Amino acid sequence: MKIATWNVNSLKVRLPHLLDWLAARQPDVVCLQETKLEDGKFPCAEIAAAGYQVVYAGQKTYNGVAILSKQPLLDVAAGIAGYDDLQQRVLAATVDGMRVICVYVPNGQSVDSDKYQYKLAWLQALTRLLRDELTRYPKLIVLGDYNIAPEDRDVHDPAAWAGSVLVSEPERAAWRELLALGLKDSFRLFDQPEQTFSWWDYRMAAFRRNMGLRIDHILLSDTLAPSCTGCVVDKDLRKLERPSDHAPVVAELAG
DNA sequence: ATGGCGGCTCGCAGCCGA
Repeated sequence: MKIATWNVNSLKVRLPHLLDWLAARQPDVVCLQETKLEDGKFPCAEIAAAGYQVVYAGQKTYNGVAILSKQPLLDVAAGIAGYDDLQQRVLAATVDGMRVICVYVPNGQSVDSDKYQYKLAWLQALTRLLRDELTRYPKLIVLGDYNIAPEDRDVHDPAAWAGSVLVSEPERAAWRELLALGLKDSFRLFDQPEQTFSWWDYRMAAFRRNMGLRIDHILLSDTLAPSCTGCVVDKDLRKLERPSDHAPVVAELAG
C-alpha cells in the first residue's frame, strides 16, 4: 500500500492539485497538513467522489489536518490527549489494523521566540502521546510536516542554516527522542539521491535552484519498518502553477 | 542585502509560514 503526507498550504487553493494527484498516483492513505479550513468548509464531496473516505480537524486561517483513505478510518482521535492545544495539529485513525497519526509540528518561527518554546513543549507532548500509542498499536505510522531537518544532509546549505529554527540542536534532539521510542525514518531506510528535500521557499527561485530542506517525514514503528519497500519525495506537484511550498512524501508498504 | 512569495483575514496591511 502507498501512504503519503503532504502539507498543502491551503486545501482550498490546492484542491485541484490534490484531486489530480490522487487520480494519477492512487495512494491508499494521504495525510494533509495546513488545510486552513474550518470543518464546515471541508471539501468532503469532492474527496468522496475521488474514492476516499476522509476525517479532518481544522480551523480558520491556520493549521488543520486531514486523513484520506480508501479503506475505512476507525477510532478517530484529534489532538494530543492531556495536552490542551487550540491549534489543530494532530489527527489519528486506524486503517486496516495500522494506527496512522497525521502531525503538523509547530514551525517555531525563530529560536528566540515564544513560538519556539511552544514547539519544543509540543514535541515533548507528542513524544508522550506516541509512547502511549505504541503500547496499543505495534503497527504505527506517524507522518506529516515535522518542521525539523534531522541532519545537515537534509539542508541545502547547512552553514547558512546552522543553529536556526528547523535545524537547531534542541529540535534535532527532540527528533532523536521520537526515533528512540522505536520509530524509523522511512526515507533513510533506503539509498537516496543527495540533496533530496521536501520544502522549498517560494522566494529566491528556491525550487529551481533546489535550495530546500527535508522536513516532511514518514516514521514507521519498528514492527512496521521491515515491510517498507520504498520512500520518495514526489517533486512533480511542486512544479505546477500555484504550488504548495511542500512536496508530498510517499512510502510503500508491502502487503 | 533579513528582502524576496504566497497564504490568510469582519482584508486593501499585517501576520504567518519555513
